[in-house]
Amino acid sequence: MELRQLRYFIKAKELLNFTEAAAQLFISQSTLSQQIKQLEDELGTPLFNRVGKHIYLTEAGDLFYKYALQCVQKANDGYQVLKDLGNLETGHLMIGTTYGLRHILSPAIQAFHRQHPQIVIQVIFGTSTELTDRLSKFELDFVLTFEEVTHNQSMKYQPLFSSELSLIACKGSPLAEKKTVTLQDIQELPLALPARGFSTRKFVDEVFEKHHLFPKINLETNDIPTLLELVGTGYWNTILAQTTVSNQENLVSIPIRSLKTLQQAAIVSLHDIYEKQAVKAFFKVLLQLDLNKLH
Amino acid sequence: MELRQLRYFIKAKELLNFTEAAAQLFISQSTLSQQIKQLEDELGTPLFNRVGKHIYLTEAGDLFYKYALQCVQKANDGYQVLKDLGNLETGHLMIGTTYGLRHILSPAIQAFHRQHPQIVIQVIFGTSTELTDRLSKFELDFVLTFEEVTHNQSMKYQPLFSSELSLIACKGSPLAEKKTVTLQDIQELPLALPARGFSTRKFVDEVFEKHHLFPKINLETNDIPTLLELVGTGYWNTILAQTTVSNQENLVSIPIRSLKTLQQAAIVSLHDIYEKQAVKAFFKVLLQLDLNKLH
DNA sequence: TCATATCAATCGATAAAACCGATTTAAGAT
DNA sequence: ATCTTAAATCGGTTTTATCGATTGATATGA
Repeated sequence: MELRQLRYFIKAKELLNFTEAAAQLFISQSTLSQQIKQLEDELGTPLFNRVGKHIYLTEAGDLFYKYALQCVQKANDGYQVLKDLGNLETGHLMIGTTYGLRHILSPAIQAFHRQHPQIVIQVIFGTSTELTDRLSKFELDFVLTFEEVTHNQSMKYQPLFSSELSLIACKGSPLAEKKTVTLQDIQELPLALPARGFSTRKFVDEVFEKHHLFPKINLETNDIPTLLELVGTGYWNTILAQTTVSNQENLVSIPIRSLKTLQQAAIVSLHDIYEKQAVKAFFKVLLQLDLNKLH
Repeated sequence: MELRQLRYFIKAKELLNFTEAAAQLFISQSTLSQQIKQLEDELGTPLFNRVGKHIYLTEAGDLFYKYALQCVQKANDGYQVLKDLGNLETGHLMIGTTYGLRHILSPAIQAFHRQHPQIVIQVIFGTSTELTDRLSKFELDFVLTFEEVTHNQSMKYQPLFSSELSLIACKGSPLAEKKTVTLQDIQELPLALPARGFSTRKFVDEVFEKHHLFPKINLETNDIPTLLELVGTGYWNTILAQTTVSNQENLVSIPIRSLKTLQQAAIVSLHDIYEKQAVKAFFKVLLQLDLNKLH
């Protein structure tokens, strides 16, 4: 068993397609096939079932994946520790964020970049579900999101600010003057909501469910700027954390009178893995900014 | 970076001698030297300092060791999971135990062997310090010992029985008739105690320390049977958990009147690693036996 | 139903690299 | 100063990871 083989296996498992996996690994399909076979021989059990042109994981493969991933990750951690040790600061940050938190991420990136100009930063926007998935595949360093109701044991949550869910309306609309709205009011409005997978959406669904209300959801999208543009037309309304639209000139947020609509924003990262210097430094910047209540 | 290189590094780190490490790895010294060098090149930093004929770890090497070890362990765990899956039961158990717990281990081994005759069992006697050290190097599956005062985060403690520290004397000796003794009484006696590293010894030292007493420790050894033999001569006395001598014909244990001399026996194992079927089964047998109060 | 496209396995050849034995180098030990 | 010991280096050998081409199997669709 070698790390090379584990890396091959992981990619093959994730794509369930040897040809494509081989391409992404920059090796030939033949090589991948042979190496997987060799690994299977050593383990004494097939990791994939081959039915016709398709492959899928065996139970063994499913069990083994977890360990393969962790094994490779430990090796990466070890590598990272030594890179950090030299204080090279030639790092790379992969940040996942939901749209609702860009207003705090953006200044954090600016401040961080001023301190560590050599570090390359990649920002991935997505739903909390997507992002936490990628986090647990070690594809992201950390994720900014409104906290999931379901806390995961293997994840670390550092709270940032909390924000009320609000109804978002266009400034010209008749609603714009109201101080607050009720869930019943909202039920009557044409809504454009973030797609399933967004933590905010999950939250909204649960709130309505609990009050036995059935809102008119005309439209859903996974692109929040689009959503805001739609609301800007004056026809639709949406529901988002108040902070999401804090710097949108043409929109207003109207508090919702309801039991609990307070959402907690947090930094989500993994326990039990090495936290590189760059990540630590970024957290510091983020928490600092948060204290200064930039939102 | 490959698992092979990490395995080589681990062995070299543990022996701090390339020639010997190479021998134990069944490769030539030349190969080991080259592979370590290659690893160092990839990591961009030396793992060993070479001063003359000796090598010692660099700071980088020291940091890296932890990850290398965990990486290899994850691979082993993955391997083990699949072996267990086939329910082959052709396993191997490495058990560490202190002498004081052999009376419960021994029947457990017998019972376990009856159920799983194919499984090879190795038992290592040692001090709690030695054993927990080896446990964290993944050299043992679990350890039986009287619980350390210092609980380690990465370890799991499953309590077994508890036992009073007692003064152990020879049956013929004048003390043998006494119902209890005080710490002051003991202070006057010639003592032969388990060496430092034994949890019992640590415990004893602390008890005397707390009462500002200075016992006459004439002799210490890391071999408990020897200790018992010495006590059997009638000259020396020792202090051990009462259960340690429960099946010694010629010795008696006399309770000590003191605040807290209750020691907790426990199974110590590691968190966060795969617990193989054989280990689970052995735990079951042990805890079952313990319930039946065999001690 | 038959041709076609697609994907994994297999084969033979090649390049890479892991490995070994012998030698060199450097440092303790005598 | 000489001997011993341990790591590094060198040249050659073996192993194996890899590739391209081909085969075999099976979905797709004409």
